[in-house]
Amino acid sequence: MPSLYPQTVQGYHIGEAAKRSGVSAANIRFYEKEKLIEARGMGANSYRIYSNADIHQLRFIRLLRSLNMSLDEVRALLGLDLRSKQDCQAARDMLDAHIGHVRTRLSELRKLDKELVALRTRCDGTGAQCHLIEALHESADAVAHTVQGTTAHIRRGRAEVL
Amino acid sequence: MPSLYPQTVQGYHIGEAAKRSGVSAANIRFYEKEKLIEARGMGANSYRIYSNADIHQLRFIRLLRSLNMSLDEVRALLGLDLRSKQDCQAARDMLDAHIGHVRTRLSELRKLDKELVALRTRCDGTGAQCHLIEALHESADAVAHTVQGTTAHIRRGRAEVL
DNA sequence: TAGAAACCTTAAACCCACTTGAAGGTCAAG
DNA sequence: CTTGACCTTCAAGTGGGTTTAAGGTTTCTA
Repeated sequence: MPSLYPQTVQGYHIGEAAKRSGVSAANIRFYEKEKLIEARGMGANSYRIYSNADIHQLRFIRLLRSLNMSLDEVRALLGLDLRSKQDCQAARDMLDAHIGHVRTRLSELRKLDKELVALRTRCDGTGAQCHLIEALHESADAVAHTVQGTTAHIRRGRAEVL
Repeated sequence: MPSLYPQTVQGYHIGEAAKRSGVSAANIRFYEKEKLIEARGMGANSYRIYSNADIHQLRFIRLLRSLNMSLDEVRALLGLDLRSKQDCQAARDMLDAHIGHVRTRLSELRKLDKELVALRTRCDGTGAQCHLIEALHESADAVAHTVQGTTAHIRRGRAEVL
């Protein structure tokens, strides 16, 4: 039998915490470095120990991340007190802002889908010749005349990207 | 007068190429490192020189990126010959796959929007007390019982993310 | 002709939210 | 006493760039 198990006073080692929270062990260590979670490290060996409250906090973080919130947003929400009226307002504001981001990205993607479909009809396989690549090159030149400057809207992988 | 200008035989320096293509100079160098574009570097100084064809290629890349294609997809499309029937089929397949990615991401985001809105109604400011943060914590526990394992669907910033 | 402004060069660090790998420590079972 | 399943730290890699540092070249102007 494992020494640290479910209802023990002690708590859980990182592997068990990972299973229970759905956050990988490596990721839990990463969150620790990012000050989103703390663990009591026991003296003899330096294994991390997590309580049920810690597991809850990890699940909470995981939920917010699955809602596409950034670690900064998560950090902010973790710091809020649910008994404070001010903090509650702050949480609402964050949620509203976040819904805004999601909707912005949604409309961008809908536009993108239209463009791709339009491109696709240029070559539906019925004609003897395929003009798809040609069409792409034409579009490149057409766009070049109307668009100028920034490529910022193209970016992925940043905090505001969904 | 600048020595390298529009209709010169020589071509354009990187700054002019950046203006004409809409791809920043730093980004052009990055694409060169990624083997998406080449430049003739002249002997005396080692300034890069770009032809009109190069500008076109940069605009083409920019178009594909604005369609949310990864650099790997761009690389593949750049290698295609528009006179080849096989290559044309390949281009169509890529486009279809890409439309699939976009639609997957769209439905994910639509689901996300619903969840966020549901959460938001828990605290619309009419009641005397705010239960939003509370609701978030409840959700964390509720989700924990039904979900197990992977967090892969959460990820952002990778190639398949839109 | 000198010097400042406006270009260009390379190399390396930074962004986000992780994941992966190397190299080694700890622990219980057979 | 070894096996293997855990745990530890630290470092580097991912994508698609942007930013910064430190310097070279060229053109404009006084």
